[in-house]
Amino acid sequence: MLIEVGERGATLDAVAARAGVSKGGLLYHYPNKEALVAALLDRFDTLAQEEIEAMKTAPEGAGVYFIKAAIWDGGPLDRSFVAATRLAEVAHSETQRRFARIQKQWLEVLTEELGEDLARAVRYMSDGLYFNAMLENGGGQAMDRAKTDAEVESLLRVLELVRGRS
Amino acid sequence: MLIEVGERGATLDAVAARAGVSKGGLLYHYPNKEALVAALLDRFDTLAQEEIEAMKTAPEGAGVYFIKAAIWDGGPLDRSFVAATRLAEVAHSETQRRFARIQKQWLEVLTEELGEDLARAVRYMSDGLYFNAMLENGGGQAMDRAKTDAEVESLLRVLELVRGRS
DNA sequence: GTCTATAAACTGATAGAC
DNA sequence: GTCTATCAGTTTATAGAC
Repeated sequence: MLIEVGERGATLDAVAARAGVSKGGLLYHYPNKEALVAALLDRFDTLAQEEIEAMKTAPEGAGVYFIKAAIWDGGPLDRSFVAATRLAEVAHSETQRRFARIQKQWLEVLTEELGEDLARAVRYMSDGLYFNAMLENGGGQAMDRAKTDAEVESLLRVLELVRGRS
Repeated sequence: MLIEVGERGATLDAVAARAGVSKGGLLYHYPNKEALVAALLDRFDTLAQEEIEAMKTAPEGAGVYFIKAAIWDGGPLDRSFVAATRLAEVAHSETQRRFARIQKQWLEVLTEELGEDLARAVRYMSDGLYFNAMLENGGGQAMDRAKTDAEVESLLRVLELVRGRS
């Protein structure tokens, strides 16, 4: 709901209807809206930690893996990421803290492989991919996959170019 | 208000109080909330067009200019950009359309100078800078300037490296 | 031109039936 | 465990006084 209609549209009424329960039923499982948000953030955190492990052991290297992973494919981490973004934007401070921590961890793994400058460049490119997915993806449906793939290939070529030089 | 408290917090009441008028007074100047949003989008559009002209004539080149401009300095364009982002995130479709158009124009100017691959990389890095400013800047105050400057220098080094190679 | 007062609709949350 | 009914607080917008 956060992805499709934004923070404002993700009311208890709307969430309950989408989940196929009544508002009272929803509030039985989550005593208040903040508890629902907390569950979302925990889920995001778990998925992000799994991603960090996957980066570390990726055969193609953390940098290439990270950029490829930043494609919007409607997967659980992508969805959690964008949903959490919607909360961070309304100045939800707990969400902002968690985001900062995860971003820092990602940067650390990238720095080990690529050095500080390139690691930062890669993380910003990845953030840029998410940023654009966020903007274009109000509807929630997957973006034009061929187009996004081409853009990622484009970024990977730049990455290879720099690695060959640094 | 959009930057500091998000779309949800930017109520007519809050905007009126900040502007130093009553709600009735605000609604005299802007007949409804949508008109207020439209004025913001027009302002963003105007500033973005000015930026495109500045990019084209920048002595250091469009790419370097663009990355430097993406630092959050609390300037009018930065503020308009982030404010508009807040609207795009709640699935405000008109905002999304305008964003897409401006992003496309920026990419075209960059492509003329840098070629498709690098232009895309630069625009994504810039988007990433905004994305992070957005997340960390809930409070609205300027970010740690020294830190951001160092990050931009980092990105510029990568850009120079690739340009030397391609 | 700006204000107060108020209407109409919506949101999060509680109470209690089944 | 899920539902309906309802409350108190907001939010956008209108009406009319000054």
